[in-house]
Amino acid sequence: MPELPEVETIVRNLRRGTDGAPSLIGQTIQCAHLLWLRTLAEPDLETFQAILPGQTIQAVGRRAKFLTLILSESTLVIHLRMSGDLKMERSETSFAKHDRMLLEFASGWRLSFNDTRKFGRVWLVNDTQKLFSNLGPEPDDPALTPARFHTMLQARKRTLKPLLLDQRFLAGMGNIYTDEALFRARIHPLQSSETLDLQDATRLLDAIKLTLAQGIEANGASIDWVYRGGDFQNYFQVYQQTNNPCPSCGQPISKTTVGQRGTHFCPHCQTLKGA
DNA sequence: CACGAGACCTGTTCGC
DNA sequence: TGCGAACAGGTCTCGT
Repeated sequence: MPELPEVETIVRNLRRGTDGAPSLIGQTIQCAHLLWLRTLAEPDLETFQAILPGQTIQAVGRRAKFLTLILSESTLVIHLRMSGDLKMERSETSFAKHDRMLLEFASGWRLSFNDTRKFGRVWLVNDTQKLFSNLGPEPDDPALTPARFHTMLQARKRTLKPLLLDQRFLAGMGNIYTDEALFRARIHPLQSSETLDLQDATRLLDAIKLTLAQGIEANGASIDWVYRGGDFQNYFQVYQQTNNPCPSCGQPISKTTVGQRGTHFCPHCQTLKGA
């Protein structure tokens, strides 16, 4: 569920500490619990539980939708996938229904990884290189200029929406922010990537950056029964707005399936170019 | 290489 | 009311 802005929000909250909870940084791990085996991708459970105790969290970061906890001697990488969430709680709190992995700290606090759908994964590695080697650029990478983005789009001949969701092409976009960014750029989700000219590519890159920045500013989106405190859902222009009037032209928003993902767009404002 | 289908999971909402 | 189907913010793997 979480996309770049939601992950970034979680990272910032863990770094800063929130309503009574201390920062994750500086916490020393006493032990780790694993309640669902498959949540741990690497290494095996015994190694995982043997290596963690005594290590201190030095930094909390993000790459694409991965969270990174830099420890004294290794790095703990977490991907929340569709339903994962991370929070600090007191150690005496009982485990919650969908807790999958927990780190107990010497301070009397604990980090819980709760993940209803069990898609989330955790890796404990010495080097994140391998894990991150196939990721595309961060949307706010200064090296990602409009010209460079245009070249990347030209180099593929792929339907735009699935391409933007492909983390090897661009890191961090998910279903919500892709629909919102395509609408903002007035580009049809089925448009083929190589048909975009430099002007289209520039508009799209701007739209992506703006949409993500707005998402972060709003602390992410909270929808369905998964609430994370953000309110970007109040700013959706097309996502989950099926049949509602387009904020720009008033025509009803359409919903279709593209690349097996629900896709929202305005058929009047986002026309298929050259078709 | 591009694309679609199927897996992995649980919970909620929709349609009859 | 009840029950199955469809769907949900992600990604991987396989087959064409």
